[in-house]
Amino acid sequence: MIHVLLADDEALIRAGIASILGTAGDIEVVAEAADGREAVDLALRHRPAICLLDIRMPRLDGLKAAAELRRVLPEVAVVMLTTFNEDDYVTSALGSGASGFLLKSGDPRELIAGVRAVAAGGAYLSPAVTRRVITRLRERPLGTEAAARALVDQLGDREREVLALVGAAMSNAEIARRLHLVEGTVKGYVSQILTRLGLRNRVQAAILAYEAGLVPEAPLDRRA
Amino acid sequence: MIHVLLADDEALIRAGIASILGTAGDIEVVAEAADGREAVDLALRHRPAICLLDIRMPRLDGLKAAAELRRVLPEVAVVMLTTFNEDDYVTSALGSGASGFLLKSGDPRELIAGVRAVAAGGAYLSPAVTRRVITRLRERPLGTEAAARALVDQLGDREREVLALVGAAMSNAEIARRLHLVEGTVKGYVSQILTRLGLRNRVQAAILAYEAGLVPEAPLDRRA
DNA sequence: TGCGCGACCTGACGAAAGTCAGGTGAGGAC
DNA sequence: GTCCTCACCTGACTTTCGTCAGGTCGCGCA
Repeated sequence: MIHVLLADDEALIRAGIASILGTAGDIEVVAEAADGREAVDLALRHRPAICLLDIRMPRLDGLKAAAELRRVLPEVAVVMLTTFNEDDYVTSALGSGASGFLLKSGDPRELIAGVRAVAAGGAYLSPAVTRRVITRLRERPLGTEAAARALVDQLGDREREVLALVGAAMSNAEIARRLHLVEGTVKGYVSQILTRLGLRNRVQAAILAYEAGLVPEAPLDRRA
Repeated sequence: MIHVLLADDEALIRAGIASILGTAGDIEVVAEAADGREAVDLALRHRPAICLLDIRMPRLDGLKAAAELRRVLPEVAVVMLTTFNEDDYVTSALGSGASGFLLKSGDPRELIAGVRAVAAGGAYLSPAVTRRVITRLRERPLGTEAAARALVDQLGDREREVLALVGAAMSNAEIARRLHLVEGTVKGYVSQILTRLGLRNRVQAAILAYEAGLVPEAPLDRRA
């Protein structure tokens, strides 16, 4: 039996969802909460396998509640349940550690499929959400990072370190300061990186670092 | 009733999958193929709603068959069905126009959920696949592009054009040649772009262009 | 008509980046 | 030992960038 906690500020919606989940046979709603804070409290008490959280809720919204749950109960899987198919929500939700993202506009069977998939340790996105994700993946294939890493692995430790800072859009002087080197040294490394990887200038190097996931801090940060 | 075409080179696996799909009640396997070429031929004859394709098949593999199907029968949805959870396959499959990616190691109910989701016009990824996708999304959130575009929209046409080429890792001289300008002019634009967007150097500009999806050609191309 | 404004273009000059030719020291092969 | 290699570091020199101050043209508007 999959134990589920259900959080939504509207009692009617909670009832509807609970009823749908009840028809599955292997899913049981063990607690219902009307806001995020209550959801966290009840989760601590009941230890469900899955928490279904609405995003828009009073006191503590679903995203914050998800983050809190991940912190205090890492073994609980969180599934966001919302009306809106917004990019920002999807990303924030997954960033908060959610394992699923379901739309209320979806098919009831989707709800059950999602709960089961997540209970089995997987992750589930609503088809409509998945479709956007697929679009994104075509732009930036999964293999990209692996390919970039393969290139980066040809470098020595110091070179990789320099490359990461180049990717953070730092100047040679800044990199030198950070690494306690002289500017000339950094230039030498950059030059070596370029020839070793067959790149033409530091812009390519930066993009590569970026793709390899090497960049330590926000490269578009406008500060000094 | 959802009509499905099933393609796999092993008859036993086809039988197993057909049997699982049969238990759903609303799904019917209308044709079975032992290779990609046969799958395309049978799809043309039977016009199923969904084609379930194994990736490893003789004559025409699943990926190529998917691309072919998309070409000759755009209204048919393709779902890849495979043993391997490989980055390359996932990306190629989605690139070939597949609407789903299921693992044979998955739960049988997942198979049914996937077929239904795709038949409903959605897209479905196996939970294990979805999990990798989520990891990727955290690195590069869906909102990133929108934010980058918002910045880029502050620019004039010419500036945006220059920015795109900066993102392609071109030098000012190269950009000038491409745009039939003098190098000094390009420098002026770059400088203006930097101040207008509050960036510090062309590396940041390049990353921004990259994130905004502005980059017209592969920036890591090592040619001239 | 003349004025201001914005988008587009340019050149000179100082400041970075990139190249090249080294110079150290640690470790492995013989 | 000595020779070789490789990772690490450096400074002089050339090329490329980025800034700044300015020029042209077209357009709205008083």
